[in-house]
Amino acid sequence: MNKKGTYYITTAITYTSGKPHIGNTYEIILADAIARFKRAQGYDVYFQTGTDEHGQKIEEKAAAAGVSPKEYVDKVSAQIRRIWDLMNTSYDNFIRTTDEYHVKQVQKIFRKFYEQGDIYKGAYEGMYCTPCESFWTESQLVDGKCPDCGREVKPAREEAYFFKMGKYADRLIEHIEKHPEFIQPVSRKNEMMNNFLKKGLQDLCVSRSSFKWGIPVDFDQKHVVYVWLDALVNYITGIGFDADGNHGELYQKYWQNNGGADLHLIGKDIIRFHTIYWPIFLMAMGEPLPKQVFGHPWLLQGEGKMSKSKGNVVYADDLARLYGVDAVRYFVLHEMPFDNDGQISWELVTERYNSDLANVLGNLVSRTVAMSNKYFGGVVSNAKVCEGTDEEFKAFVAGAKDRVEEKMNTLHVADALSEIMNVFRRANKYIDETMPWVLAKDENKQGRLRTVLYNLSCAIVTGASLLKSFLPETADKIAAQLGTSLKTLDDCAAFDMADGFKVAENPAPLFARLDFKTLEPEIEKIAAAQKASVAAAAPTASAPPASDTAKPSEEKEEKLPPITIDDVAKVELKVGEVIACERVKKSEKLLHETVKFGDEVRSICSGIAKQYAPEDLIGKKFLFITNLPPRKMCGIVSEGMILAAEDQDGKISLLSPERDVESGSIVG
RNA sequence: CGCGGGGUGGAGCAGCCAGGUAGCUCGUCGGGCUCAUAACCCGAAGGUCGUAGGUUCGAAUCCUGCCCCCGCAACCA
Repeated sequence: MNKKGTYYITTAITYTSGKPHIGNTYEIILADAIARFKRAQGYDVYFQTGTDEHGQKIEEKAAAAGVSPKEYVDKVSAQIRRIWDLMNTSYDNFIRTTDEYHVKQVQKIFRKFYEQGDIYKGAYEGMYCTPCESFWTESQLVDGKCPDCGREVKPAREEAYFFKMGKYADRLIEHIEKHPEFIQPVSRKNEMMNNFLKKGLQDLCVSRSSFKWGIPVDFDQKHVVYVWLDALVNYITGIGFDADGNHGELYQKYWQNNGGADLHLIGKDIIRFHTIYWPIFLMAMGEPLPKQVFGHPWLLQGEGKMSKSKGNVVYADDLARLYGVDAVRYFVLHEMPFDNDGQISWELVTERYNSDLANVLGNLVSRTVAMSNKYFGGVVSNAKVCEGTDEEFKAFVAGAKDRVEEKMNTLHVADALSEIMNVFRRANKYIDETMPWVLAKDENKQGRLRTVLYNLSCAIVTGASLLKSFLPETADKIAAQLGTSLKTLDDCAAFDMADGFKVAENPAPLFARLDFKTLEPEIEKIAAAQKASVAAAAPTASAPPASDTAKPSEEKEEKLPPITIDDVAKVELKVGEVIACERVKKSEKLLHETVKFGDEVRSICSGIAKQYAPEDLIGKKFLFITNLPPRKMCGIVSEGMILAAEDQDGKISLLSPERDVESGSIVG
């Protein structure tokens, strides 16, 4: 293999707040395809991924689960890694931000920034609510009081460390303008420039003292390092960067001498951190900047928001169980557009699987192998009896390598995959053009028939070789069924290969066709399991709201399991009179009602603002559940739930007593 | 007026940045073929590119207003 140089690619490190869904998994698969392809091209590739494990959210999640933060992240990190491995991703390093080396380096980097004056100790000022231990800005306050608890707040300041972003802003702007390829896709570049850089960068608060689960500032133990500073530097600590300059070999090779990472592959939601803060941190360290940051789009669930309580979260391991690992890889790589969000649903995956993998690819291999067996006892040899139609076919197959490389060079991975599939489509057409079954009947055409089958095998092996970076297992299986080996990427540009190999006698289908109807029970089981896990985790036996009927057409309405009269008795229902009501600022959906239940007055929030105006409610009586635990929404405490019926079109109707009754009356 | 993305034949997408006869895959319909996983090959139908204006010889593409959808954000108890 001719070495073309080094190539360092990273994914974002995954936040260990829970099991990653298919949208998170997409990123590692995409990175893997790029990494494998670069290796095939002859680059010396280093591919890093990992997990981001600090922060308040994790501290809270761990507390809720009743384990220590470290126990919690150990579990989730391992789970993430298992999925990455299941997806057959070829990362070279899996870093965790709780790794000892990383922790030590973050502390050293922080100290270095402080010593050289980039980080200074300042104060975070705002309105402080002592019982809640929280700072609020003026705009967050509700009637001048704490939005959480409604108590008085007082101006306060808390010391914190800040990074002087402004100091490097001009240099960064210059860099971005000189390197148009730095931020991809380009639409993102304008967003960063217009919204942040040109408006003037604020100094960034890079420490926290309101929680403990983070990397302590070693010279001021009250503070932990801000998670983004902690997380971003993983790209260099993971390969042996040392703040004192005693870098490891990998760092010298893949960062210093390589001129930074070649590609940071990240979600479009975190572009700001990677194209503003991260380069500035590197400037402050005097290290080279990454060459490119690609903010890929998201893979969205077709039917509304993914949510476990709806049972429609798609996970890679569920998909892999139903379709196989390579089919999952194929779907996410093929379906994900370059700069728009993509869709995923069980129907779409099934359709893609059948039409591309089973029909075009699997069936092609199957019919080719079958003909070799049937006509020549499985032996494939080139009799060199060519006809005019071969030339265009051969040129098309041999040209695929360049077309694929061209797409991959601009990270158009989905288009590259399509080019490969076109090789297989073209091969199917070649069979129709040459009609081997007709040749077989003519004794004088045996040489031609041998040549046709050789050409077919050659095209398939070429396609499979190109496919190796995307669907590694499938590529190997195809080679095995044909009884030969894959070609190198360079060899794919020439239409030939050693002949005289023998195909498998009775190979299993690469991708057996699937019937969506037979998958449906499995999919329903997955949905049911998700709902059950949510119900099990819920603190109270709260009934799922009726709004779960999001998809009226096909899905039957779910029947809930029967309950006893005791269950009914657990729910406290009362008639309440709305004495005041207003829209919740900064929320499209919430109304905030003040409701009178006899002598008691409560604050209740309801997500009905899209269909009801405050004046529709004031002075009227409705039914409420009144023994739910209080819950904060948009910072407002809600002490109950209004009852409403929802029809298939999503229209809701609030429930009122049919005759006027006293507020506070018990319903039951 | 919190931030962002999007509306292209039945479905999922490309084309838009650098205006010039609307493209891909699936589905549908018709035909062909039988080596193959009811697969494969050929052909056809189907779109005034969300809407109203503007710029232009010419707009899916550039500009403006409006409508609708979605994601994020402290959100529907």
